[in-house]
Amino acid sequence: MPRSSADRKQQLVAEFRRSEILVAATKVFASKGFEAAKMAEIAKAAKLAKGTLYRYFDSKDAVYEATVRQALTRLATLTDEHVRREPDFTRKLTAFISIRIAFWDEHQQLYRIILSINRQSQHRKRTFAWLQEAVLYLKALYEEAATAGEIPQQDFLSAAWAAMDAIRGVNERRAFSEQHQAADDTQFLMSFLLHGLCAKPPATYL
Amino acid sequence: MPRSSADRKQQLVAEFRRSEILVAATKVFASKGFEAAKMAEIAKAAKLAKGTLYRYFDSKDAVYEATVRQALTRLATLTDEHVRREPDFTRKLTAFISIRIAFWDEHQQLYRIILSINRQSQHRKRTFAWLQEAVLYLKALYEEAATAGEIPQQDFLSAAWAAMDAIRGVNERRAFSEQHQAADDTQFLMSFLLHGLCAKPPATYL
Amino acid sequence: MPRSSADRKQQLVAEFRRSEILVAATKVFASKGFEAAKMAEIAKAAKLAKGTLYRYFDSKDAVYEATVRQALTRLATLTDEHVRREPDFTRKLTAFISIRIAFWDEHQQLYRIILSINRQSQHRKRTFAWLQEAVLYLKALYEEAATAGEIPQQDFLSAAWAAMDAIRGVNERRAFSEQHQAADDTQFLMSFLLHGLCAKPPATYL
Amino acid sequence: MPRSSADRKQQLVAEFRRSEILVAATKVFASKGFEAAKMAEIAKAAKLAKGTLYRYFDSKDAVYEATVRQALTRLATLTDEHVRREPDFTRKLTAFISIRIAFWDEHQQLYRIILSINRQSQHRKRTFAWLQEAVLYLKALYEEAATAGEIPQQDFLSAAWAAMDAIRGVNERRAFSEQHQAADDTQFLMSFLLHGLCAKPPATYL
DNA sequence: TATGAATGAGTTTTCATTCAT
DNA sequence: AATGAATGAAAACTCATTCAT
Repeated sequence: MPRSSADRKQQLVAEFRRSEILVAATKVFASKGFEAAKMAEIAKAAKLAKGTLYRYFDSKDAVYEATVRQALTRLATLTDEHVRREPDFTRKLTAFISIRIAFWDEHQQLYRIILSINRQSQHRKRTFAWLQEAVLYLKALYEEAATAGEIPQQDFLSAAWAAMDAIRGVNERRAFSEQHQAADDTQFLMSFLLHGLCAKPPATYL
Repeated sequence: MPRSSADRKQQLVAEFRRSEILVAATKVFASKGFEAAKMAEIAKAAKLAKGTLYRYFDSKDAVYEATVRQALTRLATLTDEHVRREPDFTRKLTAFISIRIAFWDEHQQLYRIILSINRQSQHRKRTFAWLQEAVLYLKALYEEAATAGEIPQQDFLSAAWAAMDAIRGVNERRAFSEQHQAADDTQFLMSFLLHGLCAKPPATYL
Repeated sequence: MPRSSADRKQQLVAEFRRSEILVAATKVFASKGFEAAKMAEIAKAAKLAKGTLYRYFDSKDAVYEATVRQALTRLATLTDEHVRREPDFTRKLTAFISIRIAFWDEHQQLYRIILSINRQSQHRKRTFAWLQEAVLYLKALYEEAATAGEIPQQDFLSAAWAAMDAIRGVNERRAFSEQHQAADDTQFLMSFLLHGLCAKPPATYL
Repeated sequence: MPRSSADRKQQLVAEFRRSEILVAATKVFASKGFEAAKMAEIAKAAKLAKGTLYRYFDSKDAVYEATVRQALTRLATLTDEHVRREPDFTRKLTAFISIRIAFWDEHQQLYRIILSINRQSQHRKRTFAWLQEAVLYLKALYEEAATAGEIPQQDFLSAAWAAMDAIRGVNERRAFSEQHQAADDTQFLMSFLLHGLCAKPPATYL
């Protein structure tokens, strides 16, 4: 059926345009932030006219949302693929950390976008929700480990948030300065998340 | 000399005006964020005319910068006062954490401002520098503790950043949702920073 | 000649498309007005693509003009059919009025379009010309009646305009509120146009 | 009190600016219609910057509303002043008609504005309400005359609308062509409204 | 001939900043 | 020094029209 075939082709082209726009938007949002990013600039980066953007997205906000969601979806998929492969908790946690550091190393721009937690309350809630997905994933990892007796029972939600905070911090500093190396950072975080400052070994472990 | 005396008086009045503006700006920036905060509103809150603001600050950005700096200075001072009093590392760290969590409860507005400082790429470097002050303070605390044999030698800079990240995360969640309690959060963070997940006590401590 | 035959067929198809577009345009212009009516919507209503519209009309304005002309032509034809049937002036005038009031009830959309023709200064002259056709028709009616001795000689052009104004007013109010009834309105206008405020038939007519 | 005096001066200046803007807006709305009138053009006509307009009016719509209301208020006042002076119904009606024709003769631009009944339904209702004020005034005139026995009882509301319609028509034609003279028009309308097509004064008036 | 994706000029409105008083 | 009226650049979004397929 030529009709259906033409339709599918159209759809693919549209899909492609959308993703092209997202690529352009990622660059612009990343280097300017949401407010300072102008639709005109995104259009120019995508080599399209301003109006064309609005054929594919309803508003600037919709472009932003799609951009971030795309980044997070990719990261979540990648994380799961790697974590799933590892046999025990320590290795899984290492994978979780290192993939999230390596990812942002290669996609710094995407990361910069997600960092902008702080614009408007509407965006804050959205960002919080987005981060929460990763936190819950990590929490599940912890619980699994606890069940397996690898770590003691504790407040895993708080622990997961703290881990995410620390990873976020590392990534921020990697994004905005040029100091650390991925390997070192992963190793440090692993050790830190597992044992903290080791002030004194807690009684239960003696 | 009457001249010099008048000048000093002028200066004091100017200083006073500046701080009054900052009080007003704090309220407005905290509740609206940078972009949504209007100079007109800050002026109104300071009971001044819009134009008068520009006699004391060069631009909206300058007002913002001064507002954040003031908030950070107060927090730093307060932190130091409390930490200094404590006798040993564990207590000092607890003080550091709890003061930074409690500060939020009492100075929500200031805290919201501090949280919002990574808004735009132009501000990010500034933000990094500001946060670094606190990190270095904490690192010094760690080194002191190591010297005193309270904790083992390690990468204290990274550890300090990780601690700051975790504290920031807790405060963010406190600021933008209404979930945790200060006491619990402090206790959790203390334990987490000191011992992590306690996967297995590291060999060196056995 | 097959050529000529094909050409004629082409022309008929084109004619048909034009009238289909006009049907759609009438609906859209009537319910939205000129500015708010979008070419895309007209196209959709005509089950055509936007671009196709431009094969049959040069511009949005051309579509509008054709739409109005069509409406007026239909009304003029209808009026003439009914007026022609009546034997004397009073009945002819009644027919003129009632058909123009009834027309609204049956062709609300067309009528709304006719009402909306003074939209912009660019259109005003056109509007004036369009209305004038009906006025001249009515004036002819008056002159005929005068020749037949049914009404006294007077400024029939002004009188025809005044009648048209009153009819237009009634229809406007019918179109944009829901107050009057066709029968009442026709009767009132007849009486008013014939005798003015002295509602009783003047002595000379008794 | 210098304060109060300065304030009043400010207020007068503001009042003056508003009216200057209205003068400019009247010109632009009149020659272009609502949609085609651009805020930029109104600003230019008022010799102000675009933004300044928004100090005095909230929106384009607000400017439009104020412009029309001003025109109608002036006309209503003027009408009442003249009508009030006249001793009997015929003279009052003549005054009503002639003032409304003369007014638009001198303020054609204002008139053109009010004619644009037909833009959007929101404007239509407003326009209807505006016109209704004059209609009710005229209706009261009729009722007074009926009470005084000058004209017979009848549907005065419809009659008032019809009169307004006819006056509007005359004014429209005066505004958009150059045919009639005020004196003639007034006289014709008087006669037409009183006696309709039976140009001779009806018996009851002999 | 028909399509509908692409275009970009054009519009209202906001607000940091300036400057005459 | 203080004021606040005036400014105008800037930005998101719309839609009539064009044109490659």
